[in-house]
Amino acid sequence: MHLTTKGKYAVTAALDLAMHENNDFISIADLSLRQSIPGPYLEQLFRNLRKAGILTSHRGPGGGYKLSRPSNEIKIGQIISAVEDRMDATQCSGEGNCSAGSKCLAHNLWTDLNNQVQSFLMDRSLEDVLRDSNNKSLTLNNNKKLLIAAG
Amino acid sequence: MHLTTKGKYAVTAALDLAMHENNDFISIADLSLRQSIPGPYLEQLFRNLRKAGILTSHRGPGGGYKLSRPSNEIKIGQIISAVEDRMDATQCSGEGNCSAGSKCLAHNLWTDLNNQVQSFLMDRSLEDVLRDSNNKSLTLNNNKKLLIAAG
DNA sequence: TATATTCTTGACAAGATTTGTCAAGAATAG
DNA sequence: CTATTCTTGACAAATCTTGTCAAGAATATA
Repeated sequence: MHLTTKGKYAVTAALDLAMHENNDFISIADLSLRQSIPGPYLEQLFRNLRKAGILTSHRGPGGGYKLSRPSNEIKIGQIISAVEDRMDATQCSGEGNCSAGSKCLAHNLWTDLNNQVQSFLMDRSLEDVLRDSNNKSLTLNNNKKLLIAAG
Repeated sequence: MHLTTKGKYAVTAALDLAMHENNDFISIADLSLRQSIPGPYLEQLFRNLRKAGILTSHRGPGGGYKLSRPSNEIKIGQIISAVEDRMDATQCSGEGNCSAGSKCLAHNLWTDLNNQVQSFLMDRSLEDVLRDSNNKSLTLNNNKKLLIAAG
């Protein structure tokens, strides 16, 4: 199970796009600057997100990327599986041949962990995370939450 | 968040030790053979498990390793954190300075994921996993479970 | 005591993966 | 026509994982 900066960058970038959902297209240069992600690296990640149907792009001046669906219809798990190829926790890719052709002692454990993590990531949309981020980051010292609309 | 074969080997080896809890000491050679783990590599992992107080060792003929506590008192999470040093999912090691000194948009998301995974791993003892492994691996075709004591 | 066994420690190396870069090209707005 | 921006393929450095090795220390047993 490998969740690397690749997946984290992709999610952060997608969250940025979700924050500016009303804007038309956002360039990699802007995103790179705002989120401190190396531009050419982001380029590479966005290839996968576009192939997965999560982003729409447009070339030329004023071009860039935007979400291809509303932010509440895009799950964190979809973004991660578009860029990470080693999220599976089992040694055998779920095939059950992890110990001399049959299941190793821990096979069910890793399978259960997989399901747990997948559920976690598939239960959360970009909108969910953004709302949560806003609320918690604005929690005051006295522990009263200051609720403000995202944006 | 990196769960590598290092952690998986360590858990598998510990499960083997738990299965033979009544035996005195088990050598790396035996473990390596039974679980198909490279001996010298296992050596390296067992250093960490011993330092973490999970294993007890004894040198000389008939020597080897055994669990330092009953298998129901050793959690999977303890084993993994003894050998894996990059299980944290946040970019900032939880410090909250992941984006120009303050929390990145996804900070809470990764923190929540961390907690989820940690709970999962800390809720399960070696004994739990072994019991589960026995039950499920003996599930028959007709979906009736054949319950047999571990051993 | 001698010997075989087994852990202990430190260091090293090959391979894979991640992370990041670059350049040439294609599309498009103004 | 020109500047902008994505698109694609390839490449390279850094890091990490995985695995190996050798010399040494402890210990059971004969």
